[in-house]
Amino acid sequence: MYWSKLFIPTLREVPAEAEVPSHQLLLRAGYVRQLAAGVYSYLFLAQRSLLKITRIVREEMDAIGAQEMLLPALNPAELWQESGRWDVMGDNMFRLKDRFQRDLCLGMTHEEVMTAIARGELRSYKQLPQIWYQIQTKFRDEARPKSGLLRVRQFLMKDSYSFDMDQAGLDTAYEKHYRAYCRIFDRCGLEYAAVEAHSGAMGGSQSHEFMVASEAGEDFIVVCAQCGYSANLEKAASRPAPPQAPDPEGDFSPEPFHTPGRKTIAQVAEFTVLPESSQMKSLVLVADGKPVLVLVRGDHQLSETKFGSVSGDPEFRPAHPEEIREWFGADAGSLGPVGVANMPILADAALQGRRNMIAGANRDDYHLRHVTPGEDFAAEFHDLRQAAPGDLCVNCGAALRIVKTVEVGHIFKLGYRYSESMGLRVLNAEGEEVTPIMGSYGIGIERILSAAIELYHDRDGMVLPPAIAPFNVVITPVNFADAAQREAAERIYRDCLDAGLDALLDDRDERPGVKFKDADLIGIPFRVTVGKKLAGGFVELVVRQSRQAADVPVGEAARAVAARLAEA
RNA sequence: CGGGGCGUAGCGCAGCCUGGUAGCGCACCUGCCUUGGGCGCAGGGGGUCGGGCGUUCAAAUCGCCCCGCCCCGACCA
Repeated sequence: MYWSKLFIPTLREVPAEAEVPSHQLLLRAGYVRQLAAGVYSYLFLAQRSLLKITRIVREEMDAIGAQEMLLPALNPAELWQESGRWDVMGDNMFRLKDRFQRDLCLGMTHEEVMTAIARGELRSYKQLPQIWYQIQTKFRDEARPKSGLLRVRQFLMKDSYSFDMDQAGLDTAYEKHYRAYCRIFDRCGLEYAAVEAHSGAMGGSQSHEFMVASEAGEDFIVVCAQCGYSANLEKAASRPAPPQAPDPEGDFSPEPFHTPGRKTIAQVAEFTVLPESSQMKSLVLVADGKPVLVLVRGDHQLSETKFGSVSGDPEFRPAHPEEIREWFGADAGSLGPVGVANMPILADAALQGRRNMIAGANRDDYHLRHVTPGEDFAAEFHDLRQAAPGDLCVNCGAALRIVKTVEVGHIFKLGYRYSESMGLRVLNAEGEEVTPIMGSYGIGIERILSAAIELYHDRDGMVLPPAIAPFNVVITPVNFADAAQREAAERIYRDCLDAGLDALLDDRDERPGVKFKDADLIGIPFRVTVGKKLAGGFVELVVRQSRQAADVPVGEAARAVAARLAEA
């Protein structure tokens, strides 16, 4: 295509509203324009890139036998009421009424619609397994859209759903998706980590998230460089650093001491001249309507996800100050486990075996020293703490890293959540009605593009992986008015097309600097510069990523690009 | 939803405090010039100053209300 005919509105300056690199570059390079908070128009370049991404996704989904469909974005309320999610989704769901005042919503995901299709049509075990997918616009009324295309209210998602007769079948479908996702993200040129994830309130036994490292991300993952262990921070297991000071030896009894005005762990640590790790942190939570006292080491953080799983109520809440006063007779700054009989005590595993620690006395402005778990109070021990920098891998003992990431894909085993509630049944070989088991698998299409930009950019612009760049190569005649340059450029352009390359010819009547800057900005992996070396029969092949340039004969240019592309 | 910030030409901003002809840079159009990294010269077009109400002889500027966008937090199958 000829650049002069295209709409590629590049910006010299960064629009004020853009903060993260991918957002700035998508705007500056003329890929997208914002229409409303979290709603973007995808212009020519973005659309080309997204089409390349969806093509890769389709090929890999088709390769595991998945069948593409296209389901409605507009859904009737009844469907979501059946699964119970009409209420669960709350304000995150876009809702509307039709002219007859019927309730409708815009789909956030398509478990309901897929299950409705399945229950209407699937009758026999002979029809299973099935994997159905679609690439469809999803709508979520995010409380706070942000970071360009990373958190938006309308976006493209590839979502697939598997239906199997039994757990083994689901395991197979899950495994297929896992491998397909790896191929998809590999082909898109992303560096990513597949991490164990929390399967969420929607049930399900196993879940992996596919995460790309980025400062613009919102999720933290824990990775072990040595053995490859990786998990979402909220569920990651780890070995904490040992306490900063050894526990006092000896068989002491708890002993109160006055701590006027010392309410926080840090204040008590300063007051006692003992490290925070010598204290027990007491948290009062209400799960399933009942109070629980939770203990973690003073310098540790509770993992809300882990507590949610252990307590069986992911919707738990912190106790109100009045409740704490009623139950403990003291305020939050002076709580501890000794003498607590009116609620269960859950303690983090890091407290197991500790002796003679500091804890609140359940009396305002008093703490206890010499508190020993198991002797001075009874507690149930669980892994409740959130992994932290400095922790060691539970598998191999190497140091763990915590990395900020963007989630680009998520697979999980749904179980019977939807097939059960929505009445999907088929007959098995024995003629009995059974409920198929389901899996659900998503990929954020725009997030692949955004994550790639976050990962690969420099001061001058995007450096897109060739597979998802809107063009493979841009041909830049330094002076298009020069007949020799024009002819050579057009010849190379045609050679590229003949070689099956997506080529862009910058035929604009612009200064060379402008053309170079724009080519760098929009991130095309290769550039062929037609300029002064043409007199000797040469043009320059420049690699966007490395900026390395090589002189090639005019007649070889297209082939050279194709060869480099094949290596990439 | 809580806290903060911002809305003036397509983009980046000044002007507002202290009311009095709406400005600058880039971009855009015309001509000349130039052609290996956002070139130069000359001329030109483009504005409901986010919206409404009010105060005033007079409002981009002061007051009240509303809307939009961004950032932090809460939230996030």
